[in-house]
Amino acid sequence: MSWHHQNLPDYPWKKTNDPYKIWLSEIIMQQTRIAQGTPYYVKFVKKYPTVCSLAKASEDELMKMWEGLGYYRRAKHLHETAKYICGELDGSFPENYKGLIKLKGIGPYSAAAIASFAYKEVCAVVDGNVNRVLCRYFGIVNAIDELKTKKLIQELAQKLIDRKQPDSYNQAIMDFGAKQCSKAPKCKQCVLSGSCYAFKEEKVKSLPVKNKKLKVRERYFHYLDVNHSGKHLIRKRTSDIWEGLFEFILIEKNNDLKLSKSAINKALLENGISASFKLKAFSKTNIWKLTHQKIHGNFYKIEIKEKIQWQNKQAHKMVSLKELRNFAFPKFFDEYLNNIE
DNA sequence: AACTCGGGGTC
DNA sequence: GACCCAGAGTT
Repeated sequence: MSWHHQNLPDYPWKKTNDPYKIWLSEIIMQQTRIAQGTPYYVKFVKKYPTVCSLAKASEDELMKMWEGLGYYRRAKHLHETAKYICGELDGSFPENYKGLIKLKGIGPYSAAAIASFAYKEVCAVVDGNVNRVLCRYFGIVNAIDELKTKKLIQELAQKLIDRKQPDSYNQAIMDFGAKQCSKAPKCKQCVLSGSCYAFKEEKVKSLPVKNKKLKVRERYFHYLDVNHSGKHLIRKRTSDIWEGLFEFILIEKNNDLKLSKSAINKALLENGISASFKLKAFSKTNIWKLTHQKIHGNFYKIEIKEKIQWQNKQAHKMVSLKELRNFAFPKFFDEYLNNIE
């Protein structure tokens, strides 16, 4: 904490005791670097200064605000919780860990963070930073993604927390992990190196330990950019990755082979469109990498001249190029959308 | 316990 | 390319 006192960060959400803003910042920052999330926090607080203003936002508007930040389910849960707090709790957040953790999108870390920062409850946070610091300093060599180890670390953190200043302690250890005991730690100038297990045993680089290695799924997306009288056909994703975002008609296959005319026709029919079309352009495959998936993207520009006979239009919208950017799209679409003529 | 959910920075 | 980031929900 004395180290921290000399290295005080200047995050915008530290200037408030408003549980709403603290909550908002914690959700935005989950699995997100401070530098990436901060502009979103600033934007959100400005647009939605209270939990009820957030609750009243439309889902599409909220997703547009969240666009590009990733893990879009966070936005969905954020909205659900805002509506619950505004509608059922009269706009007030639960004032302790037990109450907070029951809310959608708030897990052990976020509940401890909000409880300590907003209400000074003695709840130790354990995030990626804390894991790193404690595993190195105390020589925890067990894998941190195992339940047993998680419990051990949580209990250890709870023993270490300063009971009079839980908020300052939590902030200090996270910032210590981020700036001092980082992936490339600055052990030569560290106030704790004298008693640090990893430093003494030269295991700084190998701690903490993780078991799981994720496998990357390869997927092949074929998108139909259907044009009719200057408008583009879009629809909202309702499951899978990018849930809640918009896209074109999607045909997923197990290869990059160009779709046949009959395959395109079939896809149009499945989307409720009965009309003749022309394939105006076809883009070469581009790759988009997610943590757990590798997306091969193919775009087909489809021109329909005649009036579209809709069998079923409930999920689809026809929007002009200018309107297109009012909807939230996966980052993956940026290159294509920016190059539409 | 295993799996799923993004986008981007760092090494 | 591998790993990780102010993790959480679902199966």
